[in-house]
Amino acid sequence: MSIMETYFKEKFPFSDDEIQLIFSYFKKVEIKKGAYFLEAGQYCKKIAFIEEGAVVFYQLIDGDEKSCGFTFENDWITQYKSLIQNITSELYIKALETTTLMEISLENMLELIAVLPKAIMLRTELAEEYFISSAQRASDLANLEAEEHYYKLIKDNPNLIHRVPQYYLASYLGIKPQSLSRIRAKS
Amino acid sequence: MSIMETYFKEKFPFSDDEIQLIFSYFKKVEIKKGAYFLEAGQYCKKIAFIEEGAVVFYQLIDGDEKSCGFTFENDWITQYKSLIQNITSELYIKALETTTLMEISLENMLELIAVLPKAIMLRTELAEEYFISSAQRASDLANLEAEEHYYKLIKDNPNLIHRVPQYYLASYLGIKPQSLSRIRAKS
DNA sequence: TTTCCTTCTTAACATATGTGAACGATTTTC
DNA sequence: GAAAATCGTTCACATATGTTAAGAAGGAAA
Repeated sequence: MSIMETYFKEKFPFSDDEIQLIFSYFKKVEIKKGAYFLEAGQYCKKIAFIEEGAVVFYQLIDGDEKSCGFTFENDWITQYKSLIQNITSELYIKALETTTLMEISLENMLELIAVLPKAIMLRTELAEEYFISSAQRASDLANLEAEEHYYKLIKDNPNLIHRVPQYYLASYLGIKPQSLSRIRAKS
Repeated sequence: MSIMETYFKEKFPFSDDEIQLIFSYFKKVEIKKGAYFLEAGQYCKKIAFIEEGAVVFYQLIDGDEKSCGFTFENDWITQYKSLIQNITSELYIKALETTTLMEISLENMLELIAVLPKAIMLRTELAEEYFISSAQRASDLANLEAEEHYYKLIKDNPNLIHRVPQYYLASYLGIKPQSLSRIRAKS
């Protein structure tokens, strides 16, 4: 059983036949470390499930890469704002490791939902997950000091320590890499 | 024509009959300045459109009211996370002014969608609006200095200057009221 | 291995924000 | 209207983060 299949059976109440139908709309894609799932300026017209690997979301501001999120295996990626508003993305989505994806185009997703209305769950799941995590990040950025924020972050997602460069972590926390180094040096 | 009616006709492709049907599921509610639309610990089971007035979303942290958003007339309010996950809210939603709402219970919303499937647009609209605004807030908190953030905020929504107490604005910006005073004193 | 390049760390100093307290100004309550 | 409470401002000092620069550590490529 594939990784995505296991995920689906745990998460959603689809029958085996429905899962097979759903899977027929996806295709497997591999992106090498450092390659892009999406680049700024492009229209995002796809959604993908990470079977293996990790990606970073970032924005290019004054020449610096400012991260706004990370996603690892067993989770979804897309640039939701670009996808739903049909506008160009301001974000890059880049592979931090060689990453295996199950990808579906927006077009195919809509077709799938037309054939199997229950599949709208996937889209809803995605929207809600994105909303809740970004609301949490905003709250943490406003209410926690960088140090608390850092320890909360790596406690909630230990992957971040070893699988994400520190300069991305720093920008995600809203601080400079030197400041993150200083925080880490304390302990 | 009511305020909500004008909003609907501009925003959504519903017919007059559909709008009448939709409106029959809403009821008009007034909350006085300082009263709550929702309090922390409660389950949020409703969605409302503000016809007139203003509300603040805030969290109580160490005795301080930390704002995470403001909504004015012609916009929607709900505690989306509590609503969709059926958990108690961590947020208070309080009227900053005497506020007139058009309210619909979640139950009625689901019934409405069952009767008029197109009405799912309302829910999607809400989710997307919340997601995009909270992603933008997180980005601004991480990437802007307090001063830039403040001027961007009041430029994007001039209502905030005169209709929101400064201590809420300050906590929304992730700073203390004294720091906001200092920033304002510069100009 | 050696070299090169990127990332991480450290340091000194500059700047921004936090803290605690006091004072007026405004609003609310009686 | 008077008293009380709330809110906004200012100040001096403490702390956190930014800036600039240099060097160490680590990984990638020859």
